Amino acid sequence: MIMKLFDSELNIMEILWRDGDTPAKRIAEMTKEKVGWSKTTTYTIIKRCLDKGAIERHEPNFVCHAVVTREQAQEHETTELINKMYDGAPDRLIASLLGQKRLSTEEISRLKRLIDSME
Amino acid sequence: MIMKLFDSELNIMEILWRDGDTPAKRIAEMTKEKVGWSKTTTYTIIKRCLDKGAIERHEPNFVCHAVVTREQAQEHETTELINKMYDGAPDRLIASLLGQKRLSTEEISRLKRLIDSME
DNA sequence: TTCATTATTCTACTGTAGTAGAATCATTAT
DNA sequence: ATAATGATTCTACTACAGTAGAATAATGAA
Repeated sequence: MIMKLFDSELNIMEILWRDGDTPAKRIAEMTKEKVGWSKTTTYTIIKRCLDKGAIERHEPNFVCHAVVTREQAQEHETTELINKMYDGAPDRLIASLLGQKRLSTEEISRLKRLIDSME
Repeated sequence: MIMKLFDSELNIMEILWRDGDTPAKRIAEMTKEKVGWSKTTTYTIIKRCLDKGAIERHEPNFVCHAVVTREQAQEHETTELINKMYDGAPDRLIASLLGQKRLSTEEISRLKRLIDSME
């Protein structure tokens, strides 16, 4: 499922990814609280997500279900970054991350464990 | 130097990063060739890069010099991705990259050695 | 010097992501 | 049934990235 999710749409998707299927009404409450959206803004963005197939609508109660997974969206955005800034080479991105001392020693330890667990 | 470079601006920056200081005229030739830009488009985008301080103009010949380095731009974009898609945790991005089998086993081995040698 | 050509700037259109008011539809209380 | 309240859709504005034509300035040829 290849599709770009805009920043506004990610506000909706984040809720679905974190909390699972959620009625539109509830989403509107949450976005009002968290990003200050008018409820009509929320419904507009939900509609756009529906139109592009990123979410599905289930009745009753206009329950929204994420079709695109968080992992798919992450992968898409990451691929975009790699193509745009790292000449399409994922290992350059990783080298850059490691080289820039962006990671705390704890993060490095976690990563070390992760890599050791791979084969 | 924190600043967002738009896609159009990256066309200019890429040339400066790759070829070093370059006259505007030459940049216009290159962007016409590579992305089909009218020369006025090139000058417009160069001006925007100048205005935001991403490049400097040197005389004679309107030579453009990159102020923002490729590494800075990479870091900025990468930070944006991490905040937007990985909850601000760089190690999650790395884990995702590793999990997606984007890397060959040799690359993983090299990475393993790199990480072991860190910290 | 004047003309022609090329370099540079000014100005403005276009498309679209972000946002939300107004209108409409559905539900509930009286 | 009707009014009132809340849910959903329709429609449209705004800001700005992307793009380039027209206007102007600089340079070189005659």
